[in-house]
Amino acid sequence: MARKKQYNEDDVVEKAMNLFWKNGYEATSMQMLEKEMGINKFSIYSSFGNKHGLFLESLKHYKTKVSATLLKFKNGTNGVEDIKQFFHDSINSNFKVGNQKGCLVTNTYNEFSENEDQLIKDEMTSFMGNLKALIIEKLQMDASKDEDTVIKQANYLLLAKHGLAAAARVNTAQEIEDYIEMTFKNL
Amino acid sequence: MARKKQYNEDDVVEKAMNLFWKNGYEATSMQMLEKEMGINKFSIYSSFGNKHGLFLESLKHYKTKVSATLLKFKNGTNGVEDIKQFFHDSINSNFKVGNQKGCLVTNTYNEFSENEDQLIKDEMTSFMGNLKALIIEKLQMDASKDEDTVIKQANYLLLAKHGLAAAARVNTAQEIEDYIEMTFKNL
DNA sequence: AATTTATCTAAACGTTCGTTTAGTTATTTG
DNA sequence: CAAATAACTAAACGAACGTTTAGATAAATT
Repeated sequence: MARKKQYNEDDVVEKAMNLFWKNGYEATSMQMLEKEMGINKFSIYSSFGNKHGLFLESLKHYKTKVSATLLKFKNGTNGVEDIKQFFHDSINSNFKVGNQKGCLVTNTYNEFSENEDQLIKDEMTSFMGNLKALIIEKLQMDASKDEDTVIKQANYLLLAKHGLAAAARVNTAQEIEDYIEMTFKNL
Repeated sequence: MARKKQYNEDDVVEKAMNLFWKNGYEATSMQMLEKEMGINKFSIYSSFGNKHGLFLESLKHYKTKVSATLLKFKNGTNGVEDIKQFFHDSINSNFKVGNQKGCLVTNTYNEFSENEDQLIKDEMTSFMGNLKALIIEKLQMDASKDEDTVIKQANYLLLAKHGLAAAARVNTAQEIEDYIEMTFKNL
């Protein structure tokens, strides 16, 4: 046969993901990706088809990366406290990664909200929908909450997570902690 | 002499502003601006220098557009209620404009946060700083709040406004109203 | 060791971007 | 009415984008 790939696809996807995460889709050029991933354009195209394909693969990689946090959230039995903990975990895991900014899914959701790329929008909507369902599930653990309150609080928390993601791009860790604390004060 | 301009600069800046508002800076091309403003590229460049200059003029135009709302907020004497009202006013004036999305300043702040364009970043930071100062001023009207609480609540509200701006891009008016209501519940 | 073939490098592709320039049109002034 | 000149149209600019292709390289098989 012939020579083998000199790179591991999972490794270079991780690097691509970090770059997309930091800059967004449009602002990340193939040239930047080449440099960050440490492989040639040809290799990128032969492995992932095109820039769009690489981005989808990066999103998939991101989801497996946050799956542990999501699973912990799913398995929680403490209602609102689980949601709050989930917010903390999301922020912490993002800060741990390095210089990343906010939540890749939320960032992508914002960047593509005016875009005609239905494939990506659908994936983001589905991700957000799952999150909302989980939040509702946790809120419903408090039997004293009527259905209307649950829905309103779920929307509130989803939007708060939006704010949180935006905040993670410019605010300090302490400000973000304070923000989460305030957000859950009245639930 | 010679012929006069067949367009009013303020009129075309307003149209440019709306397009920037809807799509952001990068995603708005000169070709789109030509079409939306109804004048030729040459005219745009002779009036505003370049795309960057046109954007700065659009931001200036936006600020005069929201100055009434801001002044009303500034002159309020009802503390937290003024802030809440300001949030409502901001959203309503944005919805009134048409298909615009969120707050142009916040959108710009987000789009340029990773950018090296210090001029625009400084202008956004200054705008945000003024807003924060006003919020602090209103919060301090409640004498029972200590300094630490005021700062924390101000940060919380600024981030909430971030979330609000992001929300305005994808949520319904009712959801946004509910979000504001929830946001102020615990202040 | 020779042959095969997938992976590599690097240059070029067509498009679109923001910007500029040459040439035409129209209005104001003498 | 004619000359002057600013505003117009439209074409072209170089640079950067995502993508493709041609040719060199190197490892696995015979």
